[in-house]
Amino acid sequence: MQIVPKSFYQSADVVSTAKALIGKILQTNIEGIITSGRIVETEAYRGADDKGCHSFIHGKTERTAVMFESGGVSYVYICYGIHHMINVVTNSISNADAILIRAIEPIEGEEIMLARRGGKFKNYYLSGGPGKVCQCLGIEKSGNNLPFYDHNSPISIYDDKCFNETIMSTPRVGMSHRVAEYANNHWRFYVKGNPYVSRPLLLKYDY
DNA sequence: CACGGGATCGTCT
DNA sequence: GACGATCCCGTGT
Repeated sequence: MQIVPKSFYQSADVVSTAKALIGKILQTNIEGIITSGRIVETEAYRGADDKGCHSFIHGKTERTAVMFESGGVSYVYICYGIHHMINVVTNSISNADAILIRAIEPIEGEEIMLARRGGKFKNYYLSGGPGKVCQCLGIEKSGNNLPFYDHNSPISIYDDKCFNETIMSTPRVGMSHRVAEYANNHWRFYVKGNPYVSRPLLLKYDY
């Protein structure tokens, strides 16, 4: 498997990159424990003008600073005080775009994922949802600001040239109550019919 | 399956 | 001091 090069993350079109990220393989090496999964759901967040994007809402703060870095590194933050969320930072330096990884389909170490999740979950109950993804892969706050394009990084992304499935798009999750003209944009992507895709909104569109 | 509430705390105003 | 780019469990149909 080939690692995805840094150049992939430099695109100025975060929406296209979010779609292109579908089907790639996210792997973590947490103190020697390897787990991986196919990325089956993503969401694009655009720093320039997107009222749902942290870097647009808050500007450059201690937390969001990593979003302003050159594309190809991770942005991990905590939501609701409990859940970790991992994003792929894209675009060139100071253009603060990011892609939220919302669901993976386990490839390596499913037993480890089950143990980390603390239950016998199947399908999207195991890894469909951004908090679940981080739990499965053992990603915590220390996973912030790490490169995806380096074999030796604890978090890396690989290409799978055999991947060839239908990609669907919908509005993003958790935006509806926000005052945002971008709330209705189809900036969420997922693999059609994949059982690991998170449940919200899916049934409305995937038929 | 739909809906609602509670958990829980880092981050920003 | 308020609020989440969530998850899980309980209740009702």
